[in-house]
Amino acid sequence: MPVSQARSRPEPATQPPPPRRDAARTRERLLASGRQLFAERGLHGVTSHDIAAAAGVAAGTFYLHFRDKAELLRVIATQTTALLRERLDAATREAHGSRQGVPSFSEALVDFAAEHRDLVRILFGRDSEASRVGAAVLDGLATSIAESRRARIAAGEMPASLDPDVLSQALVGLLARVVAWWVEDPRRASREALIDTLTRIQLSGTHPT
Amino acid sequence: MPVSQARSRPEPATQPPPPRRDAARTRERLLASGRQLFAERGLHGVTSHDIAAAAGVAAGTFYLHFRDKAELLRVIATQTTALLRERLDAATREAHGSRQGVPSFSEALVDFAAEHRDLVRILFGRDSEASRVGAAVLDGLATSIAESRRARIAAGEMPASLDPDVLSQALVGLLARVVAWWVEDPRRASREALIDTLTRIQLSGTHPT
Amino acid sequence: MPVSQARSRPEPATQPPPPRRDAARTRERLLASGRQLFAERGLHGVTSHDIAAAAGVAAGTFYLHFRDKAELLRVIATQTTALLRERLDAATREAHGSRQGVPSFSEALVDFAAEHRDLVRILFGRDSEASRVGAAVLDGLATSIAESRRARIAAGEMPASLDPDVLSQALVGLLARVVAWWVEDPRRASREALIDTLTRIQLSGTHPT
Amino acid sequence: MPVSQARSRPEPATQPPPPRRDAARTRERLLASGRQLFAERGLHGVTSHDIAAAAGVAAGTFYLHFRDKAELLRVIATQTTALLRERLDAATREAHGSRQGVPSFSEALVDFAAEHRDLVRILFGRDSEASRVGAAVLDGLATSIAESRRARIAAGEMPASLDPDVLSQALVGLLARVVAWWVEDPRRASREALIDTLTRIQLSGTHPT
DNA sequence: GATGAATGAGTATTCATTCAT
DNA sequence: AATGAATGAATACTCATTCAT
Repeated sequence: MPVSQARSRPEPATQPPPPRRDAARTRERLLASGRQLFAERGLHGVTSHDIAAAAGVAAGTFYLHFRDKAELLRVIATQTTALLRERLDAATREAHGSRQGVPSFSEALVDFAAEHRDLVRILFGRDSEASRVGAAVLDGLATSIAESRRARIAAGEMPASLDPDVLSQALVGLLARVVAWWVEDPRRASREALIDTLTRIQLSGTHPT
Repeated sequence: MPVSQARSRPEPATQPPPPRRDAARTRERLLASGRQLFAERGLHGVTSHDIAAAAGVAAGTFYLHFRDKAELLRVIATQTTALLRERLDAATREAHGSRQGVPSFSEALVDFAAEHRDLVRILFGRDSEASRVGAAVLDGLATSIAESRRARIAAGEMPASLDPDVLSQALVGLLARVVAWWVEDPRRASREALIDTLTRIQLSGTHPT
Repeated sequence: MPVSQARSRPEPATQPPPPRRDAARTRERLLASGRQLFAERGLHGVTSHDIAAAAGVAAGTFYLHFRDKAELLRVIATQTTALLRERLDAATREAHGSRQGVPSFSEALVDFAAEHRDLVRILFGRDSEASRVGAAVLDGLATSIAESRRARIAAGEMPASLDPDVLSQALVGLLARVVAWWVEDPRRASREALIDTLTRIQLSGTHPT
Repeated sequence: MPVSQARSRPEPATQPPPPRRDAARTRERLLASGRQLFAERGLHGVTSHDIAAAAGVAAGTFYLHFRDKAELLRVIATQTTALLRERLDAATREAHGSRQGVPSFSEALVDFAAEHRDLVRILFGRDSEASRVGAAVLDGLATSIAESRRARIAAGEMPASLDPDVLSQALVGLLARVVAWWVEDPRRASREALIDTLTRIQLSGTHPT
């Protein structure tokens, strides 16, 4: 009993003809295609036509949803950034300052990376334009690390032997690199080894012995 | 477009065709212009005409010395890489395995960065194409760090608590980031603070407490 | 109760297909937007989207009322042309051939310009496509001027010293230019000076001394 | 006895291979193609590819010689303008203020139009972009006419009955229109009739009876 | 070796127009 | 009638690379 058919009138309960004209859905498809292609080939390795084609729409449609290629990247990066910060903040908040903060942070970071490989490659990968935004995340992270460290030094909780700025850059570089390295091939290390190692390094670098 | 080069042709005993002083100088000027422009604007921000113009030669001359833009970058990166490895190896060798190795290494790295800011920006900066080569340096570095660490663990000189691969990536990311951050504006930290901090972090991360 | 403007055709009791108040209003809004935007930016400086947006309707609605952008222009130009001719004819008719014809004509022209600056800019301004229509008005004007002059020459009322075709083009060029120049900034000359000067020039050029 | 001679290779006395790589010649060909195509179809009716093709060069070559399409037009217009002014100035100068000035001026204008039909169509034709430059010529002309008239009125040589600004616009509009009309088809009037009519109109409009 | 004019494929972007809803 | 998302042809402009001189 063929169910097909249906033109002008009686629609089955299920909407079989996926509404082709759904702006939000199209935009989402473009974002998805952008995430994937940017992760694979970088901003310059991808044309707006590529993205449109991957999303299954015509070339012009791209510009109905984004001013230009850079804007698509900006949106992706901004969304990604927000998502990541949210995760990290939540992890840190839960541990509210206890020593548990570091393992939670590591765990949140690694889990984010595992779930959003493409986003990590875009953000922390090596594409100038893209990582200009990634850089902002890292800079933000570095700044907050540096500030918290300065506060602790002032409070006498920590020796002043390490320059807070240098240290924070170091941590941030370390995290980004490890995570970017890992997402290229998650078999390179187990989730646990990764979390454990990141945690130990941070503790050894940032806490007084 | 013939890509092949002389293949089975017997090469004369005499080494490469005696490079005209002029030709060598032109090539050198192109390399210098490339170093500067790539550092400033990245591979995609620079045209072959730009480089030729900066070197004071005609557009076509560029292709007399380099197959294409990518080759110029490759040559620059290779030279840079060799230079950096040489410095680092020398520093490590001098300290031959003593605990002095780490400070020497840090010092060599920082001094290299101070002398070759453009090269560091090209190698460790965030330009996809360019740092594909920079990545190779870092990968090489990471590999040798990982190997040496594995050897020490095997020899019982070090606990197996940290995954050698993760750790080596971490170190390499940390060094690259700190150095790249610093060359953007060397007033961000004094040479000494930089060396000291890098040294301490590496020691804390890599040595048993 | 519409006071339809009778022509010669007997209209059925029921007016044209009862134009929905809405449709007619939409069309009118599009015409108004078109007049304004074409006057400001020329045919090429305006998109069909611009016009629709200015009229407060969706892009597709434009094509419900006009076959394409050119048609909108054509309609505007035609209406404008008809309006202008009507005014000029009326002025000339009232003076029925008396010497008063010229001042009346000038006055009618200047007053039309004052009331319909946008239309004058579209018609006599310098936009290729648009003024192809304006050109038609002027050509028509020139033709009738040339004809009337030829008649007078034949009737011996005027010397044959001036080529009627050249003269009519001259008059038409003169009028269009002066009017277009004036509407750009009506403070450039008072209405009276304008009318007076135009009148004198026409008289001196077209009447025997 | 050919003196030529030359490089390493014996060149025939005549240079048969017309040097294909002559920048000046290419630029000239592009200008010529531009003049013709702009005159025929206006700025918007012509693509840079069209012009390049008409000049017998590749699309990219266009941009080797002109920044963009608008620049080509600007150059053409500027050259044309200069040429026209030169002719008109010369004609006026020769007659140095005598009543002969007007006929000389008319003659120069008509002869210029006869020789450079394309240029006249570009300058005085109805293409917005193009005639923005043409407009400048006319404005300049109008200004100088207005000034000279004002001087004469001040000197009591002429009645103040006609507004100098309106009058100058009128003259300029008249001349441009007549000339543009004529070049479309020079059979519309003989050179002499044209000159004669233009002269008489100007005299009647600008001189006291 | 060097020159620099020429090439032409590549790409981003616009916009008139259509059509399913 | 109206909507507005989608289309895709059109086009300006760039730039790596070639090659005759």
